[in-house]
Amino acid sequence: MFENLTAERSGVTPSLNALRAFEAMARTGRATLAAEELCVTHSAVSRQVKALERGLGVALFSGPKHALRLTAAGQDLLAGLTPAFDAIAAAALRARSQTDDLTLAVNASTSVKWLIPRLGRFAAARPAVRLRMLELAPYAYGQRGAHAVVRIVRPEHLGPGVTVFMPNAIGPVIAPQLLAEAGDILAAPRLVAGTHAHGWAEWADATGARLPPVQERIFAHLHFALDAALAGLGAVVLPWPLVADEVAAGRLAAPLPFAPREGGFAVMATPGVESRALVQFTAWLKDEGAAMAPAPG
Amino acid sequence: MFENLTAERSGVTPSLNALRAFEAMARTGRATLAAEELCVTHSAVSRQVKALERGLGVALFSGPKHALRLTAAGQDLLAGLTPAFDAIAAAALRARSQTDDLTLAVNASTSVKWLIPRLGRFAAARPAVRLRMLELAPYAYGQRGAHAVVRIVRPEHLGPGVTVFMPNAIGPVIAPQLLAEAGDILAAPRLVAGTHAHGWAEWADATGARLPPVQERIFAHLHFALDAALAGLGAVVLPWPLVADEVAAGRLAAPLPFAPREGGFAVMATPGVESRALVQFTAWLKDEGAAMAPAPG
DNA sequence: TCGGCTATGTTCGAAAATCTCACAGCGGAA
DNA sequence: TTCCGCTGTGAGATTTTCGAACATAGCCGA
Repeated sequence: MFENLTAERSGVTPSLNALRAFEAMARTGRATLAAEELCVTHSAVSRQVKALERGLGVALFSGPKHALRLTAAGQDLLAGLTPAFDAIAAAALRARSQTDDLTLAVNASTSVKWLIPRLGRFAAARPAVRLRMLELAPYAYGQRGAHAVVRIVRPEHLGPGVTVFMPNAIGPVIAPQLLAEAGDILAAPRLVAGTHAHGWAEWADATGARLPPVQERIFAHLHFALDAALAGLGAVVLPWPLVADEVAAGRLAAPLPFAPREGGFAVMATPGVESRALVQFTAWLKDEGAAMAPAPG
Repeated sequence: MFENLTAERSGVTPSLNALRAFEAMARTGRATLAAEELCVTHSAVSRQVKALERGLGVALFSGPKHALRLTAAGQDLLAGLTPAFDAIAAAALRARSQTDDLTLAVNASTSVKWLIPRLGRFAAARPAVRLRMLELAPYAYGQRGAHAVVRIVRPEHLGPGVTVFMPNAIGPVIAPQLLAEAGDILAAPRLVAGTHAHGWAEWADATGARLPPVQERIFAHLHFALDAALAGLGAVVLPWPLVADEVAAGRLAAPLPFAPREGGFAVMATPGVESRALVQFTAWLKDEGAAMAPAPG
């Protein structure tokens, strides 16, 4: 009928960690992605969510294991949790920001091939800022616990708090020696980055180029494909800022015009978080972006 | 200068449990109260908060140990965390509510001496509702994880979501045998409840009675003082609804008029939480309250 | 000035929550 | 059909967290 007078915590509010695991799994749609985000194994996420369902006495997911869907209760719970966890992360970040810390979530390719090589200049200009960088999941446009996200932003994600500091344009590059051998960059083997599988097609659509069938090689990331191109394995369509230095140094050739892309490289400030260091960093990014050579074509 | 590219979770967002411990300690102002609220020892709270300060690199409390004050960073963090944890608790409660669960936080005295004796009737009327009751801290007007709070509400806490189901009036009661011995209820030893230390003075102010000096005995709770009065240890000023049944049964005498108090016994719905069971319970409370005999005087 | 009182901080062993690893089960894709 | 990707589960290990007792510090009344 009714439980006795008790203040036992268990059963009143479920474990916060379990709620966070659920929130990540519900938001990403898969336990594996949630596990990656939380830096644990999928097993841990699965366990937490199961424990949460047991504690609440409500099913949160339904459907076959390979295509889970949120129940109505799960959707309602997710809607309540996401802004709350965002607020907690933002509050914690504000507290930490007292000390000129700046935490950025950066796309791995952008980071390795553009940002990190320039970070020494920022550190020299703003020695007080202690920068901390997190790897941003390729599909993610936000990262809890970071003051801002730095990535290529599509036009539909532009808005307040998003500062484009450098335009984007994509086009094919190739090692000069391989270009000489193949005669035509479009006749060389094509390297494809898994995170931008449609790079060649997009560039061809935009420029009207026709792509003869050639061998393709798949790489997980843009920067792997870039390194492969440097090594002479083939041609690859990449954002201009990531290859500009290599082209200027003669290690890559860009014989064909690049196609401008809407949006661009941008820094996306996390809502609810303010940081003097982020303002300084954004200004520095705009300076660096302005100093980039324009893309060919 | 800057840390390397890493997604390590630790250091990005502090432990949620530590944040919750801080939120409770900052809100209540004391580690001991926070520990009580979280059902842990003060030691655990202290360590969590210390760990949080270390992790954030910011002092959250300052001042002497016996009179801690929040720093500016602590105030900002608290302001961000409280609504977020409220939202999480509300969301979790909504999820649980799918199943006719109803969690109430009740003042211990009200619970023991009024609510619990009547709960059998509620259970008979609404057998589907699974009631869970938590002990509410005497000073608290809200409890995370509960659909509603049931307690005596002062007029300044009335408002939307607060339903007064029974008026309050306070006055002195005494065991009939002791009344016969002492001749005058005001001449008998006075029992005082620590949670309502000014009960006698308030009643005397309201009724114009004069209190001759007599022996006083202190009890921690209203219901302890009530039991003491039943045992013939003295007279005590108590809310009428808590003693009405004993007076009707002749186990206590109420020879002097009671003084009405503004506000009254009320159920305070937790914002953001809806529950069919709570609606039913509130209606039942109003019925029970209407059935109470009026206070003497 | 001296203990009593109250409340926080600390230490260390113990308990509990949580994670990882390994494997099973289940569908869809090749 | 077989492979592949994903989730779920059992057992063991690890990390986190807790509790109890003691140490410490400031207020207060004598």
